[in-house]
Formats: sequence, C-alpha cells, structure tokens
Amino acid sequence: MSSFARPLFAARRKVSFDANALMLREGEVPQLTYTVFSGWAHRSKHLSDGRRQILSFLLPGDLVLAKAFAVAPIKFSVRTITPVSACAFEREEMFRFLGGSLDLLRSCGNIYFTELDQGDQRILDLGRRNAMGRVASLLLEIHQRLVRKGLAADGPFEFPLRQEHFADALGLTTAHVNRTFGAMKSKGLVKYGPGWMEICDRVALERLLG
Amino acid sequence: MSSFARPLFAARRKVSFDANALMLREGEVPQLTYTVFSGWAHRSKHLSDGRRQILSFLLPGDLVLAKAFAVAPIKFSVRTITPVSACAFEREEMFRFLGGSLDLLRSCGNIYFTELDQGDQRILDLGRRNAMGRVASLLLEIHQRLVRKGLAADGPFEFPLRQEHFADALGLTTAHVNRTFGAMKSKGLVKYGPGWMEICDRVALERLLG
DNA sequence: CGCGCTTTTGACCAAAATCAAGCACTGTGG
DNA sequence: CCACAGTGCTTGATTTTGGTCAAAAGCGCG
Repeated sequence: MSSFARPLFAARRKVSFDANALMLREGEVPQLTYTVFSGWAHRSKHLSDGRRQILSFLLPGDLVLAKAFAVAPIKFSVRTITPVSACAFEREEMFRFLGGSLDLLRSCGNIYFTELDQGDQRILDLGRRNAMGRVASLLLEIHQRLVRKGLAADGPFEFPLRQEHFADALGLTTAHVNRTFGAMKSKGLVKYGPGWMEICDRVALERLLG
Repeated sequence: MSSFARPLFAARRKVSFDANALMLREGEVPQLTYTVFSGWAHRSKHLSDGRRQILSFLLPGDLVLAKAFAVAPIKFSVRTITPVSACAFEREEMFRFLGGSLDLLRSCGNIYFTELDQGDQRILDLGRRNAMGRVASLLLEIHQRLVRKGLAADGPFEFPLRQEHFADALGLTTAHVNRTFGAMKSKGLVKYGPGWMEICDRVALERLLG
C-alpha cells in the first residue's frame, strides 16, 4: 500500500479538517479524494429518522480514496472523528496512474480485497454475533490495524472512539455497548479510559469470536 | 459490465455445477475465477459452531471474479443454490487484460463500487433495520438486479431462494423470516410460492425502508 | 463553579431467538 | 395408486437479548 501511495503524495495538496467535520457528503460526486495522514474518521450511512450506521473506520494512513474513487454519486458520508490532515488527489489523474503500472494495479487490487474483507467481517459480526462478540471483533480488528501501522503494540494505546461509535458501527445502543464494555472490563479482558484503550486478554477476546 | 466481460468470454472454458455445489472454498487461493452464466449462488462465511452468514447473492450474469480475484487465500466460500453454468478465467491473464485498457479498468472500478454499495447496504440493514425492513430491503435489491438483467419485471418472477437463505443473509432465524414473510403476504405486499415471488406493493415496501 | 459531553446505572419493555411440533408438497418405490 | 420420506413452510409457547427511557455520576474546561 505504501509503495502505491508514496510517489503520489509528493506534489499533492494537503488539507486539514476539524474534529467532527464532513469530508465527503452522501449523494455527491467527489472530485477530490483523500488519504488520511493523521487522525481518525468514519464512513457512514443515514436513515431518514436520523439514526446512522457506521460502515467503516479510517485510521491514520488509510486511503479514503479507494472508497470514494467514484464516478457516480457516493452513497455514504465520510466524517472526521479527531482532527484530520489529509492529502487530496484528483480522480482522473489517478486513473492514468493506475493504467500505467501493473504493480500499481495489483496494489490497488489488494486494497480492494482488504476493504471487501473488512466489510464481510462486519456483516458476519452483525448477522451472527451477540453484543460481546461484536465488540470484541471490532476492537481486535482496529487494534490489529493500528499495530500494523505502528500506532499500537501490547499495552495501552491512543483510542479516540467513543462508545457511541461502537454502537453506531455494531448496530447496538450506547447503553448496551456500555454494559458490554463494563462486563469486559470487569472480566479483565480490557482496560480503558477517556482517549485510550488496552487489550489485556487477547486470547479470551478471540475465544469470543468462536 | 457486459462490454467488459463479453470479449473475454469467447475463448474461455465453460463449467457446470450442480445445485448446492461448492464453487470456491474459504481459505483457498483461487486459480480460476468464474462468471455466472445461468443459475444462482451465494457467498458466505462460517462460524465454528456451524452457523453461516451469507454475504451476497450471485445472480445469472454476475461476476464471481471480482469477489474472488485474489492473490491471497479468500475468506469466504461460494456455493451454488441452483445448478450453475459458469465461465472460467485464469487470474494472471485477467490482470494483463486490465492493465491494457483504461476503459476496462474503469468498468472494473464500477463493478467494485457496485459491490461495495451492496455490502454497505447490507451493513445498514443488519445494523439498523428490524426484520421486516431487512426482508424488504433484500427483496427489493434482488428484484432490481433481476430487472436490470431482464429476468424479472412487474408480476411474478422466478425466485429460487428459500426462506433459510433470507435468514442466513439477514441475521435472522428461519422461523422469524417466515413470520415476517407471512405478515408481508397478509398485508398484500408480496405473493410467493415455491420457486417464485411477486412484489405487489413496491411503494409500501419502500416505505418500510424509511 | 458550572456547563457540556460521555459514561454509567436502573427499571421496564419488545423484538427476535429458541425449541418443538405439525403441515404441505414432491418425488419415489411398492 | 397410495404409503412415506424428505424438504421446506407454518405456527405456538416460552425465554433471551438487547432496546427504551430516564436519571445520575465523572470529567475536562472556560
């Protein structure tokens, strides 16, 4: 992924967003797409009654691009969680790059598969796991992604997601997410506080996933 | 999509599968991928206790390819529902084709977005809709896809999915899917029988989606 | 200190799961 | 032709999980 993104970063525009800012709006055709340099964001859909479903989280270094690299209007929004600094790309230019290199194409294919797998995982979680399994699954996924980026290891790590984000991503209410986290904390599976999280018993968490 | 697939069909191998046959197995690296000519199939994940989650349905004319065009082991299975005849592609050859044409690349990008949207829709359904909303959403999605392929119009259409498929795709039990379909039938929203389905009140179904 | 945001807790309720049985259709063999 | 086995559909009684609504407690910050 980085071999794919790095050469393109150089000459592109850098953009900053506040926390809780809208990066891409549902129904628009994005002319620019972004790569997140630093900060967290999420991709979500909305129901007419105001409820929302978070589809995926974007961590520092992730490509918004692949999600929003569309010719047609996109069917989701992207909103920052923390302040975000990002790198803007122009779509058509991107296409030319891709066509020009088989390696680049292959990297792009890999990104595509990672995203597909993440979506599939969430569908499995939502369809066939109870609250604790869902929370464990999402927590482990995010932790693993952070580890791969060097943003977490064993021990506590920076974690700006609120329980409300878990609720909106996992199809639960904040009340129930709270009860679930409470149970996990009291069993010694995790520790957390405002802005941080620690996975204390990875094995037990994985056992929750069957 | 057809402009993308048609030129490749010509010289490729045609393969047949029985109903309920495994086309691709979770954990394998597919050397060949397929396009469904005729018949229905689904893509699914499994839990260790034997429960399954259907991730998506493949209708006649759909590309399994895009889902399974992977270098790494795939994390899902593909299984036929009805007998399927399909067209086999070799992966590396496919890559060369893609790199050779910007239009092809663009088509491939479109397929990617369609799939992403379908997955997102399912996540929204599972996370934020009740049983009736989920059933309505899946039913409308499949009907619309069939219409686009010329396999359905207004009135009854061929529909080989069993209620068990709905249950496994929507995170419900067959008992509850049955109650839900029963309620929809008695309200005059749909009619159905073995092997067919009819959408009687599309507007009311859409209203269920908020 | 007091305000806003998040987390925590509690009492009560509803949707869907579970478990279990019975029904209807289809194909098959006697 | 009919018994019957298999498959999928339908239904009921009961339990579970998570939702709803509401209030309180904790914390960072101007």
